[in-house]
This record gives sequence, C-alpha cells and structure tokens, in this order.
Amino acid sequence: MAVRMKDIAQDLGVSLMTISKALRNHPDISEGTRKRVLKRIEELNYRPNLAARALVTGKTYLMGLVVPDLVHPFFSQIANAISKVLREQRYSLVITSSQEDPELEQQEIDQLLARSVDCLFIASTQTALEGFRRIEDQETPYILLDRKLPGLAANFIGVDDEQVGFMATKHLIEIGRRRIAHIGTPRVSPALGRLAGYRRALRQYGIRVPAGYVLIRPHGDDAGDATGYDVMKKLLSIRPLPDAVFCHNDPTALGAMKAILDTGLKIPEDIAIVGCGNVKYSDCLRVPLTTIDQDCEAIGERAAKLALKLLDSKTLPRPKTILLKPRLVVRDSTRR
Amino acid sequence: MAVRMKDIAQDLGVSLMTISKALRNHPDISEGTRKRVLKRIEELNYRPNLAARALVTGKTYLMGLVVPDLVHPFFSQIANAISKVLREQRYSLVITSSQEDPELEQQEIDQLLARSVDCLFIASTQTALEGFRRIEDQETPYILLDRKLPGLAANFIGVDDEQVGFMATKHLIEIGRRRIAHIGTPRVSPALGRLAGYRRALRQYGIRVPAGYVLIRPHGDDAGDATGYDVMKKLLSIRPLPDAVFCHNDPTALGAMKAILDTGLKIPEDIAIVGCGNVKYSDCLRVPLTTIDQDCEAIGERAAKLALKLLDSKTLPRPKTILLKPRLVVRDSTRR
DNA sequence: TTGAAAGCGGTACCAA
DNA sequence: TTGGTACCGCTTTCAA
Repeated sequence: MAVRMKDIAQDLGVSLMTISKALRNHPDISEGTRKRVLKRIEELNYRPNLAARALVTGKTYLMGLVVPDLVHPFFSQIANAISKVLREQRYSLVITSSQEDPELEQQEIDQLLARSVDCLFIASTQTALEGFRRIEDQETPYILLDRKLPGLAANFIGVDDEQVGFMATKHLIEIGRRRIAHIGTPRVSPALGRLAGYRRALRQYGIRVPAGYVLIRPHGDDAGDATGYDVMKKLLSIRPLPDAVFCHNDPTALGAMKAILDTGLKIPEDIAIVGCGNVKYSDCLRVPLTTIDQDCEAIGERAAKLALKLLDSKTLPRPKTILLKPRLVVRDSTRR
Repeated sequence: MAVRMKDIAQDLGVSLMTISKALRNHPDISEGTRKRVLKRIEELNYRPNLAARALVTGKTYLMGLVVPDLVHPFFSQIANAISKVLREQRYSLVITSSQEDPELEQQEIDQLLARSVDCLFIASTQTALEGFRRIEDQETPYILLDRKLPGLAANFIGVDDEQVGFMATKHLIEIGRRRIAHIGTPRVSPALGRLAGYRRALRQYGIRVPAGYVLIRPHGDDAGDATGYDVMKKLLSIRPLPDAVFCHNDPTALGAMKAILDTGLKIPEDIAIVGCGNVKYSDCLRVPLTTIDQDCEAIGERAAKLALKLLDSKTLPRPKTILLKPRLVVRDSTRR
C-alpha cells in the first residue's frame, strides 16, 4: 500500500540512506542523485511515515490543544489561529474539548502525552496542579491559554483580567449607571480577575451595591447562555433592580439579555449589559453587545509562536507570561 | 524522561514481554503477575508510546478532520460531536481548517495521510477527484461530511439538500411571499442542491422570479457574513425589491439581515429571511432567524460511529450514504 | 506462563 | 558522496 523509502531505493537501485538524505536536503548528496530521487518521490507520491520518524527523532510534529468548549467561538478562534501558524511549519494540531470537566481534561492531557506531542496548549478547567507536574515530568513544554492557575509557574498567554473587569465596570459607571450587578462563574482565573476588577471600579467611584448583586453562575462556559439566562432571572427578582450587568463572558451576557428581554424590559434603557470576549457575530445580536475584546486571534498566534520558540531552544527557558491589552467595544447594549 | 516498558521490566525483574502482555490483557499471563505489573504501571504513571505501537500495528488511533472553517459553529459542532464519540474508544482527532482553499485542503489531507491516520473526515471544498484517489491508494477509509462530490463514490453523511431548499422556499411561499430571492455560493454541493430545491418549489407553485433574484456570493463559508452583506446590498438595488430571501447558510443570512436592517427596511415585514444550519445562538440575533436545522450533532455522531465500524470490518465495505432529515425552525425572521 | 528474536519505517553515526 | 549498522519503543511469532 503506502510507498516506503525501501521501495524507492530498490526502484532506483540506490541505498535507502541515499533516499533518506536526499529527502532531508542533507548536504552530502550529489545534485544529480538528489534530483533523480526527488523526481521519483514526486512521481510515486511518497510521504515519509511520520510515526517512524518520530520514534527515532523524538519529534512528532504534533501539538495538542485542550479547550473547555470547542463550540465557544472564543476557543475555536484561538484554535484556528494556532493552526494557521503551526501549519506553516508542518505541525499538526490535535484539538480536544474537556467540556469544562477537570477529570476529562486530565484524561485528554494524558492521551496527548502518550502521543508524545511536542507541545501542549491548555485552556485549563483544572484547579489542582498535580496534572501539570505530570506534564513537566515528561519535559513536554506547555502553554496555558486564557486561564492561569495560582501557584503554577507556567507559560501563559491571555489578558489582564482585573483590567478587563475594571474597564467594563468603569464604562457602565461612565454612562451613568450606579446599580451595577455582576454575573461570574466559579474557580477559573479570568472570572475571578474580572470580579476583582469590578470591585475595584466600584470602590474607586465610591459606589456600593447590595450583596445580592454579585451572582456566580454554576460551572464553566459549556452552557454559558443557558445558565446566564437562569441566573439573570434570579437577578431580576431582586429589588431595587440593577440598571446594569457586567457578565464575565459573552455567552453568559447573551443568556442574560434574553432573560431581560423576555421579561419585557429594555436594553439598554432599563438595564445595560457588558460582556467579555467580543465573540464573532456579537454585533448581530438582538441588541448588539458591548464587550471587552480579548483579541483571541492574537492569543492563538502568540501562543503558537511561543511554542515554536520553546522547541527551538534546547533548554527549557523559564516560563513567560504574555498579557494582551483588552479593548472596550461599545455597541447598543450600553448606548443611551 | 518518559518511562518505557523496558524500565518497568527491569524494575520488576521480569521480561519486557511480560509487561507488554499484562498491559494488553493478554490471556497467557498469571493473575498475580498481571496485578503486580499493573500496579507498578499505575505508580510510575506509565503510558505506552503510541508512535511506537502504531509503527508495528499500523493503527495510530488517530483520525483526521478537515473542515472549511473551524470557527463556523456548524463545523465546530460537528467536530465536537465526532470528538465525543471517538474519545470513548481512545481515538484522538487532528482537526484542521482548509479556509475554503482546495489547495490547502489537499496539503492538509496529505499531511494527515503521512501521519497514517486511521480514518479521515472531510467537509471538502474540492471539486477535483484526484486528491481522493490518493486517499484511496493508501487504503485509508474516509467519510465526506455535508458536501459530496459528483462522481465520487464515497461514504457521505449530510442532509438532502434539495429537500432543504424546497422546504425553505415552500415556507416562504406559504407565508404569502412571491418575490423570493436566493443567495447561494458556487461549487459546493449543498449550495447547488439547495438552489435546485428553491427552483423546484417556485416551479411547483407556479411562481416566476426575475433572473437577477438568484445571486451567487463569492467563495465559501469562511466569510459568509461579510460576503452575504455585500451581495444583499446588490440585491437591494433591484426593482421590484424581493419580499423574501432564502440564503444557502446561516452566516450568509446573518450578513444579509444586517444589510437589510442597515437600509432601514424591516424583517420580516419588508423582507423575510430563511437561513440554513440552525447554528448555535441563531435565536439570539437581532431578528431571530428562521432556518433549516441539519442536526450537525447527529452528522458528527453518525460519522464517528461509521468510522469505527469501517475500521472494524477487515474489507472496506462499499460506500454508505446517510441522509439526515432536515427540519424547519420558524423564528421571527419569517413571522408575520 | 514466560521470554528471545525479528522487525515496523525511519534516522544517526561512522566506515568505505 | 555513498552505504552499513544499530536502534527508537513497541508487538508479533515462536520457542522454552
């Protein structure tokens, strides 16, 4: 079935080594032979078996990406951006989704390690560090995306989430809102950072809100819109009603908006909304959504480039943190 | 660094073979030895090197998925569904995007073949058959998703697109529209099928529309919303203005809706819109979008199951076509 | 029930 | 410039 180096060697009456060297542009092969070999390779549509090559070189030209939810455009955009950069260097990317389940995530990581990927990208839903130790044991470089873990010195690419929360809340204050609520989610660092930023903005402007104004929706992103909807419903039963809600991400904001509109209230007249992520299509929504752009394209691109750099240097350099600048995108959901 | 079978064998003072067999539950190993081996494997967190295993068994436990646009929820939902099924059988999935570029697609396929994936899933942007012959040469099973190629006898999973087009157009007729336009895209089978269905519905109801009512937006899905917008703008300059537009997919419909609203016209009062795909979040849009659901979850799931079945049977069974039932989802964009 | 040898398809290293 | 040999980590086959 598949053509092997041996076949070509026999076919051409040279040794297997000649083929191997010609293929990789080894310097010590004559121009004539190389041409002849390459021509035959082309004709027979030969492709070296990467598994065999990996076995001896230790490089698989395979990287792994683990995201909490592949359908969330934030992550699929990151995946896409990473892919684009890696493709140019002939790397392939195994993409898996953990469905926001730490245990599943760990399984996937183990599976990828068994495959000896050259590098791992992880938007982790984990809180324990143990799994990462295992990655380090294998000396596989890895890069955390979007979410970081306290106490873990690892490569990280994301935004300054405290800044994100501050920016969003400040914007709401500046358009005159005072009863600003927040919908967050537990555990993951971006949500925690954004909550902290929200708090700082309120404090800085001397605004106090009822304790019930901070709600934490269950779990992670996987069903952000559905749980965002439910939590917003709860928020709508509180008096005084908030006049603004800052949501920790766009899908949650989407669900919240739906809940508000369902009740017959108006956005932004009655309640203004800010999301996070500037997910694709968020300007096509029922009410176009004001959001904090995290430039996910850039996150993916920078991550991929960092990965390639890590593989270049023989010794593992010490972990690098890249923080991208968040950017406020104002749309109708906060427009007067 | 990584623990190998040899290490465990030495550690336990048995032969490498004992480990290998214990690991795979080979019958001829004593219960005691097996237990002892498995325990140590657990402790050392040993994972067999899949590349090495692949080299000898010829099975990589790796499959490949090529889609035109990973950020398009239609495809990321399919990817997710495939992943879920495969994960249970310990397969990994390499996911790549062709960006609607046939040449890039071919490169990606070649790369995946070099990796000797066990099976390929392709939502192809190709029109030539040559690339598929190459897959067949390697005897790698493959499954076409969503888009099929005329003249290629291959496994296919998707919907009956002619039916989709018919259904959508019939719905517009039934709500009283007569000046029904269509925005399609060239080359790919779903778009062609839907156009045919559109034509049949008009014919069946004795409706004639100006030739200019059928517009083909450039290229594929990658920027459906942007090109949908542009093409709709053109459509809006035609007189008499259409009172309905059937778009070949949701992103295109999104762009078209934006163009209509920008002009100050109302949806559905002035122009009703139907899309295709029932992409996630399409009920949260400016005007919730009537669409034809293709059940992409099911496409992915069926595809993955078929793949596993193909790998089970020793001889390549003859190509199978699975057509899922399309389903009309009525929302505000066609509501009176 | 256990183990030794051969080999999967390549590459590294060294000899001719 | 070319080619032989060992070996990457594992499985298959067969002998002990």
